[in-house]
Amino acid sequence: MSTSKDVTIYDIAKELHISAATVSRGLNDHPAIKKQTRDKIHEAARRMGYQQNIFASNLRKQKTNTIGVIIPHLNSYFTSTVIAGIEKVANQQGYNLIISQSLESVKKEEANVNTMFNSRVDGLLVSLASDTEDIEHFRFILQKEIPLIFFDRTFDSPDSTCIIIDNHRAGYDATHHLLEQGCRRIVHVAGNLRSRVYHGRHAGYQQALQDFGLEYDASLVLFPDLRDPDPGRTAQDILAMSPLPDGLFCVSDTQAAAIMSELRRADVKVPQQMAIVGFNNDLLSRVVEPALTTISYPGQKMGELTASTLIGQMNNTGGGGEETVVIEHQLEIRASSLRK
Amino acid sequence: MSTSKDVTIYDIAKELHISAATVSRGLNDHPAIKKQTRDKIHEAARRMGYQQNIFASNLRKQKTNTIGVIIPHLNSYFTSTVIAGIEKVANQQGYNLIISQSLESVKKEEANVNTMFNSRVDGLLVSLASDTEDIEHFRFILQKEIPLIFFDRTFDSPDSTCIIIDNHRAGYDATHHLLEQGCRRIVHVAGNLRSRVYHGRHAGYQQALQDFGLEYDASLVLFPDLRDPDPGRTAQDILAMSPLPDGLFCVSDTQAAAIMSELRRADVKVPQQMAIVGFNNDLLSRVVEPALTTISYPGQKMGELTASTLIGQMNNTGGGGEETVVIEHQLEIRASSLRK
DNA sequence: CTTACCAACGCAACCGATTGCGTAAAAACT
DNA sequence: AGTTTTTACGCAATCGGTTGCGTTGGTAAG
Repeated sequence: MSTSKDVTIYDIAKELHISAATVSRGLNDHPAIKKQTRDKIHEAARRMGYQQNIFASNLRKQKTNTIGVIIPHLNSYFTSTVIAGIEKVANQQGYNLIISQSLESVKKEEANVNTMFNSRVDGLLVSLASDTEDIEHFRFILQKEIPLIFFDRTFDSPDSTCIIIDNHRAGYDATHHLLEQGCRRIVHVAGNLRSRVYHGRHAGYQQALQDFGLEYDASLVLFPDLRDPDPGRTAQDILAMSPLPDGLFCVSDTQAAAIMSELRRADVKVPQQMAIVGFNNDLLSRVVEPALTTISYPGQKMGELTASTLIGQMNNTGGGGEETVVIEHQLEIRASSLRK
Repeated sequence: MSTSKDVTIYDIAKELHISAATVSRGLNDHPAIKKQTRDKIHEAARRMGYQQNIFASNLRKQKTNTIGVIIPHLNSYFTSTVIAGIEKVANQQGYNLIISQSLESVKKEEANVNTMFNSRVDGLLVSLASDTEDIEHFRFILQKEIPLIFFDRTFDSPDSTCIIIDNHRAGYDATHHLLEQGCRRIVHVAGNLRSRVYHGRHAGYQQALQDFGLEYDASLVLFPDLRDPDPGRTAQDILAMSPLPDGLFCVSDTQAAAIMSELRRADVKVPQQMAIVGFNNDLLSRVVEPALTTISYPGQKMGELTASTLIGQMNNTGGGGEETVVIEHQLEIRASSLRK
């Protein structure tokens, strides 16, 4: 039970024998208020423990100063660095954040979008769930012209900016590296191809094979359920292939690590018998044995860029730039793929 | 820019030739409104695309329906499951969430608390940064009697509920297990002892040694900076000990895994020469080689319990129960400590 | 046929900050 | 001195719901 009533601008006004309007302007450093008066107001506010009522302000200004963030999962190193980046920029610019996870489910994602919409966020940052195949559930957001930016897990849409890496090239780089290391039968553990991200990586994989003069073999491409992956099962599928593949390109480090662990348990030598490349440069990629070759890209930077782009769009009231921004990635070569 | 004006209860009132008050009551299913009228109101609201203005409502009701969550880091499996639990309960009860990370810094934590305070959260859930040594920065929250619950990383305070595991017993269990496996020189990679969590684990470690008739050796206890841990350095410190220790109890899986990786690089056999136990049952604990023995405790459940306890306190306006709730943990024995 | 009472709804005052417009006083200019 | 401009601030409406209290019409009780 809040005991003491909150201090309002009216209390300050009464205290200083001026009007509430002046207090409001003073607190916002409006130029029409004399510096001397402004200082008195600020001093009184501090002294009396004034605290702005955001709701009154939001109600009047019709703005919430809030940015919504929807992501598939919080439990990856990459995600948390992205969010750290977003938080940094948002805080600097005085925006609040509402974060929620879709847990890789479109259904939950839709619920989250609605919650955000009802909370009247001023802008929305989204990394899509893996089974999202359209963005119909964003229509209210788009209708109301609320700035919307997709990052990492994006969707091809004419109406919104995307911040991504070049997944096609990343997939190409990973596969090319494996080919260079002598691999000729390379398994690809993929994600939902409807998603731009996984589609790109898969296409890069294909392209690299083709450029190397190898035939694309669909039976070497696996699609585990990303919502509830079962690496044991995936590893079994790989072990059942005959002849045994000699390379593995996996769209996530966590899966790659788990599969690698299973393969080693089945006495497959990594990297000699099977060279492995993951994706994301997760913390665990450096800790597993052998250390995992991976594609790294700067999460913090992506977060900062995403947030600042959004804030830019929110200020430039003139509709969004619909461009796509590509962030550089890097192939991080480590022991899991190095055959010398 | 939002083109179409939002629909308000006044619009609905005009449409139905009734008063706004009736519309408001109708939408909230107030019993004083005839069912027939209520239905008409709901129907019209749906038809016209009405969307409640939370700010007007909050302003008038002096409630925000928002719960703040402050945690050290988002990037652990444990944290993300806790948050999933919190989200589940909060959504069920119609509360929104504001999440922010302190990045293990009291300073940032303080800033977060202030932001939450200014956002007028109805309640606050906090897991403290590792270098937090008092809760002075929560005084405004406590003064205003905003329900505050600490979970996992708690602080001994008479004014607030804590949801924790029995860290003393967990530390005891881990150490006891190592002793049973034949370890006699057990290193403890600890955290800030001012923090209740790490203090408890350390005390449990001590107690187990004592019960086993072993002397406590302070030189075997290391305190890496949790804000920016350098497992390589820690591993070097361990390797420099003479004679080489034969057991390691580490307060986090991520650190344990990294240290284990370094030790193995230095040709230390795990678990034969060094048995290792971590903490948290992180995803990576199952993936590293050898799989890491660890202390597991149910994050989702902790999240749900934390949230529902908070909501309970927010409803029971009669001040908080200051009890402490203990959740069961479990020693998860895996290869990294099993010597047979 | 009154009086009492209840069900169903309207009136209007909030909640606290913002802002267009108006105005008194001071300053600048002719 | 008279007029225009500028400075510095006040008035009052407004944002959209909520809610205490009053009102109305109708029915039951006396």
